[in-house]
Amino acid sequence: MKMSDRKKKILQIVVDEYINTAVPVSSKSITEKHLTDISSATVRNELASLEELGYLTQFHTSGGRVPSPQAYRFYIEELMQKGNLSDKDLDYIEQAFKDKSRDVEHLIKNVTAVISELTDYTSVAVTPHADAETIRSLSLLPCGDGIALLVIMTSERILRDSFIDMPEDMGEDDLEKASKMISELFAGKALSEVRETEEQILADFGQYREVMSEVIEALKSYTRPREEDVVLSGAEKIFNHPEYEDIGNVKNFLTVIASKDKLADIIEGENDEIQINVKIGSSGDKDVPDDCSVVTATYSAGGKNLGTYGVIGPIRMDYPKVITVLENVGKALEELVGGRIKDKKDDDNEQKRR
Amino acid sequence: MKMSDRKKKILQIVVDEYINTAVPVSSKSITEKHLTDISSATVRNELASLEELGYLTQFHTSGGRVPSPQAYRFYIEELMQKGNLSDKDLDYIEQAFKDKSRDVEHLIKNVTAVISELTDYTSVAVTPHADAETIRSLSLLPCGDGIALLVIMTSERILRDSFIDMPEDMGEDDLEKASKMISELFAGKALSEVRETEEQILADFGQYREVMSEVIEALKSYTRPREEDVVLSGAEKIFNHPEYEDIGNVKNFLTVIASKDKLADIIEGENDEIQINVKIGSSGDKDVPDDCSVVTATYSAGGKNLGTYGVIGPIRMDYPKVITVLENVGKALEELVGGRIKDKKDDDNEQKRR
DNA sequence: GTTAGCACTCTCAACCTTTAAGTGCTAATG
DNA sequence: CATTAGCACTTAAAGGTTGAGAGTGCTAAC
Repeated sequence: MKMSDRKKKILQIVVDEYINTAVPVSSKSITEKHLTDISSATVRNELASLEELGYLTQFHTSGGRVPSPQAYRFYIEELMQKGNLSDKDLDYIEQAFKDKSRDVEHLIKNVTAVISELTDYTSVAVTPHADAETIRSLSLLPCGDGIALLVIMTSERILRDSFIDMPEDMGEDDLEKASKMISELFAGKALSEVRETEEQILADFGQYREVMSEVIEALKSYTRPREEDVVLSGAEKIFNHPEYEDIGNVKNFLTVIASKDKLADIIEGENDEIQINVKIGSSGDKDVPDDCSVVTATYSAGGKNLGTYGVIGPIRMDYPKVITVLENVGKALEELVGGRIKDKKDDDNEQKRR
Repeated sequence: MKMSDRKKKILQIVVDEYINTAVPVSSKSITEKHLTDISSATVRNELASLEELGYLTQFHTSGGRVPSPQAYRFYIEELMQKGNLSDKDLDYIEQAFKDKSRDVEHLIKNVTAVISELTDYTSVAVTPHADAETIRSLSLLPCGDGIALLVIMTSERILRDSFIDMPEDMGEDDLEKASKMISELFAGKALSEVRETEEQILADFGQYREVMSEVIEALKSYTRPREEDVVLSGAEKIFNHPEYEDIGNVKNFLTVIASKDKLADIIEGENDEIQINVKIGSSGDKDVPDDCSVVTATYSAGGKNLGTYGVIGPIRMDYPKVITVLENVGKALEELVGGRIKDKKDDDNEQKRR
């Protein structure tokens, strides 16, 4: 059986309608609101046929129809009409990103907050872990009590501190010396290489073996997503959607949300090539709950990968809205980061002119 | 009316029973399980009297009795019998704290995870913010792109990095110079003093005014609890308690939990003097939801304030268990931190002997 | 002061009934 | 031959009824 234009039109109406109302769509409502020129019986025939094709299901015979995951996928690919954001929403994005660029963590938190607010879904982000970055330098800063702070500078950014236990006989001078040695040793290496050269380094470095081992552990910990790389906003938004009036669903959802590890797995995907990625239901046999959809976008701006941001929510998700928001946030990010870099360059020029 | 010993005994039974079963307690069940030597009618009289005193309430005439917040308070003060943790639980604590002491953040996360696991309630912690600590030194580490990392060492610990925008004409040498100047300027000051001397410092420091202003902003941000100072574990545990079979309650709870600011307010209390603090219902007209209790303990070990840890859950909370767990975790923490310091000293001695 | 006994109240679950919504099918129509 | 009107059929949801069970409050007796 082929998909006639009319079938597509009807399918689109059903999905649109269901997304907006959360109520199974009946033939009558379609003819009343949208296709006033044909009769409900005709629509019924089409609906039955769409059901046979796997696009629609019904919970019970007198319950109207509901789109299947397959229908959502088709809808996103071919039927969906992307809207524009209202001026209010655009303003909101602009305001939110103004002056709040203090550091990466705040930016990320801010981005998820904005996404969550505008879409009304729970927003998650995972920042790129440093795996592929190369080490520029390492510093061990003394901080008393036999503890030093390890600061790692990579090609892309500064990685957050880890604390390292020092042997007590190591004075500040020793520390500085060790710091320089370590830095030289690792400079230019990718973080992902650390694991492989571990044995050799430890062997070569008998003197500071203990410290070295701790440094290596710390470096290794950056090659997988860490808890602080996963950010969540608007967990409470799920209560705004009727599918989560059932306590069981909420529990399910929250249990997933509560584990940052799982979240990282869900959000980090095969998003290397495509800009926006939609996972519907248990499509990608991941840890995504059966009754959830995940829409993510991977952003990069000014040559930097800024991470993957997205939304997790019920399958009956407002895909047009979500995708539009993600796109616009992406643009705003690009402007922010790109713009900043451009500003800097302008400054340079100006200073040179003086 | 006075509280006879029998009344106290009966009240204790009611609270114990209700904590364990979540079912309103009837006179019959009391005489059957606990006070087999008196009749249910006698107990009924006592129950009626306890109700008059404000310790018990009933939802409807034939529904058995339920303790009031006042009853819980009295129970905790006078009636509760603290148990001991099982060997299994003690083992669990010991194992959990082994080798996981990498840094403060991990420790805190770990502590809340343990508390949540053992009590079966949601656990929260807030680390002391640096308000009262004095600054030991400040360092600005260059990290390219006109950005520097601010590392603050206080009397107690190292504060996490903030990124600071640098004027582009500032080379690494300038940065180092500025870093030293700033460090000298602030050394010995309490973080809480920064706010007051702000004007003067900015005036004195015309040359690096912009940078200085950013440094001051960063320092100021540590005088109030920051998001990363609030840690949460086991949010999903609430589903294990029957009061949260109602979606409305869950929503309420989660909305509070979702806001780290609110959480900080709730957890940070007037815990300066007392070790363990119990807030029941809307007792302390804080943001604590009416139907919640919060039990917190403030820990310090080895002279360091390690923060406030606790549990948030339904009013019908297993207070004996929770309090016992908090106490034992406190001991374990003390051993861990105290022990570490002691180890260090032993090391010193040994090294001197050599 | 304590207790047995009983009437009273209230919830809860099971069951039934009604209503409204929506479909599937059939036969008629252009 | 696609479309449609018409109607029987199915089902969920809402409301009402009933009976069982649990627990109390009260009274009178001990």
